[in-house]
Amino acid sequence: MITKDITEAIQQALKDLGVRTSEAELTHPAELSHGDYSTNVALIYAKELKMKPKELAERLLQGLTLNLQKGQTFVSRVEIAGAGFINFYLSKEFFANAVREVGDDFGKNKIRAGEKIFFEHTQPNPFKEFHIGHLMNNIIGEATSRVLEWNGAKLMRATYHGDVGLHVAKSLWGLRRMEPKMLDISVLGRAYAMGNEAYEADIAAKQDIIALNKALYAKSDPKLMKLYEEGRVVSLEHFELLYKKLGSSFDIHFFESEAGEVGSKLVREAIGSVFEESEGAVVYKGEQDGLHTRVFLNSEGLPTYEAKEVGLAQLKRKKFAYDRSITVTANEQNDFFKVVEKAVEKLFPELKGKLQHLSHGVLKLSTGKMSSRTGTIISAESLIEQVKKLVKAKVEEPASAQGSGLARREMSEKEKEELSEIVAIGAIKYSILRQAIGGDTIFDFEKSISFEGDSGPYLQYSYVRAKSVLEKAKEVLGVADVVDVVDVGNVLDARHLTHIQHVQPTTLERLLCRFPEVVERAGKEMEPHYITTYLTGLAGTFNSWYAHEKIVDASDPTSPYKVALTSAFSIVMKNGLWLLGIGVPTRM
RNA sequence: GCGCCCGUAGCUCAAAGGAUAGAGUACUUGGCUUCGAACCAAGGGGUUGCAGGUUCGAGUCCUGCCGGGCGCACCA
Repeated sequence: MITKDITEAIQQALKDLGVRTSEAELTHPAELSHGDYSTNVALIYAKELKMKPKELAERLLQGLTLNLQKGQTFVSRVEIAGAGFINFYLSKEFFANAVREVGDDFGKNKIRAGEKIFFEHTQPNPFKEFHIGHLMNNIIGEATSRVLEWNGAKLMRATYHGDVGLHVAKSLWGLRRMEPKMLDISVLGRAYAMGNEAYEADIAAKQDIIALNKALYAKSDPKLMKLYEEGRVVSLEHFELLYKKLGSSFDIHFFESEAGEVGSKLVREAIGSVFEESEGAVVYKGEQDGLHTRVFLNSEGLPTYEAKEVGLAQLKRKKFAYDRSITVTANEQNDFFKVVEKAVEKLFPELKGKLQHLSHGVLKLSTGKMSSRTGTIISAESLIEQVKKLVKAKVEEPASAQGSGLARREMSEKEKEELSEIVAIGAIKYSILRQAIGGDTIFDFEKSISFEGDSGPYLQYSYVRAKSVLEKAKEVLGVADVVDVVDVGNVLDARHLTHIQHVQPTTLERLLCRFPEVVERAGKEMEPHYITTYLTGLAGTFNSWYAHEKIVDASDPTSPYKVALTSAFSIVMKNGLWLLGIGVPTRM
């Protein structure tokens, strides 16, 4: 490992100068012109050795150069810069070897090998709309879980559906009023809106709905249960279609109905130990942990979301002996989860330290907060459709309006349709995954969905372009399979060594090598946006390089190497986009 | 009121205590007879909310203030 070699060389050099604790930090400088690796040890240890940082750096440099030569590493140059940083530049040979390593599994690591994770995300409620908040959760959840898997973890993916509760009673109340001939997702949405409105405005209706809710939990009314089952199935089928469209799948589906039953029992049994009765309800006093009190069973004796979460914890631990259980939700539930996790840990002490709440920001419209009350709620499906329409218009632009209409003009209507969906979903996913998950995403229909620059389509386009170049290379260079035949090492061996020495490694190679580290960091911090940021920088580098280099050229002896670089780029881009859950088109 | 989170370019966001705080967008220009122009190149744009402190070094850590978001008993 190159980092190990360099770090050890630094540590040895420090030791030789009499430094006792030789911790050596080796990082990539933010600025690529400052080299491939950098260490700040001269700044850190200057005080201890009573030297100026630059003076220490000079002394270290001498030792370092010797140590590195001994180890036959691929460092071409070591320099002192700035306040006393020591910068390392890797050689052409190093990159040539590294690029050869790029394959389908490039980016995977074993940091979390053996770790079993229960990973829950996407908690939509049957009878209600799958709105853009659920969409955001699903996109973040899917990307994060893929990243964790590439870090070696074994995952059990779960979704959790709120199939009982007041919201369902509201919908059923609405359905009884509407008496629709046929149930579909839009009817359910309207029924909920009707019930919700009545609940707020009409006291008699409110009481009806509360009674319905109770009957629902008790399963006491066969006719009601029939309507309920029908609506539940319609909702769940709709969710499945969306999951398929979004490319996310689950190993297990949990339901609040089952979690509620299990949770009620557990909470009731623990009254007096973990929970206590208060004002007719059963609560957990969070004040003992510096938190606040929450209701687990309401005064009707029904389980609240809290008790359901207790039941869910039980269902999960029975299902899978996990090392860690991660639940992804929006950050408005942060304090809720703090209290519930404490209560769950008291009930099941062996879960202590294993429960983790991963929270993200909310999806906001530029016009204001999404709200079902003001009617500004937007379903995931309608958002996808709206963006898809914009993409389709772009796809159907006449060739003359664009520099490259040819590939797309030849597309059938079906291909255009499929392409529009891949690009639209990619654009939406990108706009959410481009930033740290904790922050809110501002969604502006007019501006936010841009297909240029910092966007999903930019990455997809770069990939398609690279693939197109590779196709050309097959024809012109007479290569059957570019990836197999173009052997970077052989190409380099065939050239004069003096020539190699004059060729500087390009930014493209330097960035390509960093992909595995990026995946590792994204996994450690559970932040997929590191991958997004990296891919965007990489695509920019590739596009710029592309604009300045003729890649496929039979008369150019370095052409195969450039083709190999292009191939490596396309693989990294494909792998990175897969981790984000963004599809790659073949043409666009 | 209490708790948690957040204030970075006009806008949307990056930045592992490090070097000249970076991208995209918008604006102004230039570039398709060429491997795909959903692209590339160039330019201006900043007291990182304010005030102290810690550190060789602070957008990042600590304290106080200002501004915003979320949560705080029978919704999920």
